[in-house]
Amino acid sequence: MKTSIEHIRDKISKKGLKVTPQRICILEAIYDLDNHPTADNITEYIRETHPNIATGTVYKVLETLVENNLIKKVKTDRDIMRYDGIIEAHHHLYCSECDLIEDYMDHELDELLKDYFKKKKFPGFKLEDIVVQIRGTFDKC
Amino acid sequence: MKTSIEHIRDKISKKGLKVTPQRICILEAIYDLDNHPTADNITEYIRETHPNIATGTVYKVLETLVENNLIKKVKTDRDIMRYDGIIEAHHHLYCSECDLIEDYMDHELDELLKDYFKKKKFPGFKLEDIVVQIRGTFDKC
DNA sequence: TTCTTTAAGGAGAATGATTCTTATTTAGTA
DNA sequence: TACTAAATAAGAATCATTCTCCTTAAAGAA
Repeated sequence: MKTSIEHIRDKISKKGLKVTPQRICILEAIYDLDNHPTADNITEYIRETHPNIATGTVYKVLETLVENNLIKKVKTDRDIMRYDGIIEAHHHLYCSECDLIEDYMDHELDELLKDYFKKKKFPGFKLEDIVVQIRGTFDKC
Repeated sequence: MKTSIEHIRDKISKKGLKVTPQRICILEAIYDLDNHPTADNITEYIRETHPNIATGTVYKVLETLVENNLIKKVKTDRDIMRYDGIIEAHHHLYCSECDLIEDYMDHELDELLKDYFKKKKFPGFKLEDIVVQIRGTFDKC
C-alpha cells in the first residue's frame, strides 16, 4: 500500500521541518523501494521524476531524516550506507551471499529479549534498543 | 593476554595460507587493538613497526583473513568497514554517540535465541548465525 | 643449500561513496 | 506581497576501498 503524499507531508511538518518537494520524494522513495536502499538507489529512483536532484541534496536530506527519526540507518559490513523507512523496533534477515536485507517482526521475540535484558545490568551503558541480526542465505539470491 | 606470534602463525598456516610477516602483524594488530578497528586504525598501528606496509596490502590481507574465517567483519551504519578478531559467536554493544563497539557474550542469551529460532520457520532462507545489536550510549563517550 | 614457481606485497592510480563550499532558489511567515 | 533564513543545485574535495602492474618472497622441490 503506497503511503500518501499527505501522510508524508504530515510526518515531515510534525518534526518542525520545512516540507520541500525533495524531502517528500526522498521519503516516498524509501517507502516505495522498501528494500533498505543506498543513497544511490534512492537518487536513481527519484531522478525518474526529478532529474535534477543533486547527490549532495540526497545525502543532506537523508541525514536530516535520520536525525529527526523519520528513517533509520541500517547496519551492514560494507562501506556503504543503507536506510530503513520503518522506525518501529524490528529485526533484520541478512543474506551473506548478496546485499539483500529483509525486515523481521515478531512480538514474541521482542518480549523475550525485553525480559532478558530487564534482568541484565550494563554498568556505564544506557540501553536504548535491541536489534537482532539474523544471518543466513536466501534461496533466491 | 597477548597472543603469541607462534599461535598466530599456526592459525594462518592451518588455513593453508602462506605465513607472511604482513599477515602475522595484521592479525596481531586486530587482537592487540581489540576494539573493532578500521583498516586505517590497523594500518596506523602496524606502521609503528612496519613503516612501509601498503594500504592496498592491508585491505587485501583483511579480505583474505575474513574469507578464511580468521576474523569477521562488524556491521555498522557508517561507510567504513570494521573488523573483529573474535570469531566465536557473540553480540555487540553499540554506542549511538560515538563509534565504540564492545563485545557481549552470554551463554544464556545464546540458548534463549537458539530455542526461539529452533521453533521458527524461514521459508527460502537458510539460517546461519544470530547476532544481537545492543544499542545505547556509554557514559564514557 | 639452492633454485624455481607462484602467490603476496608495494606503490600509486582509479573508482566509488560521502562531505563540503558557494551561489541560487524557495518554504513559510509577517 | 515581500522578506528572510533555510534548503537545494552543482560540482569540487575528501575519504575509503579496489585495481593494476611490477617487484619481492614464502614454500617446496631438487
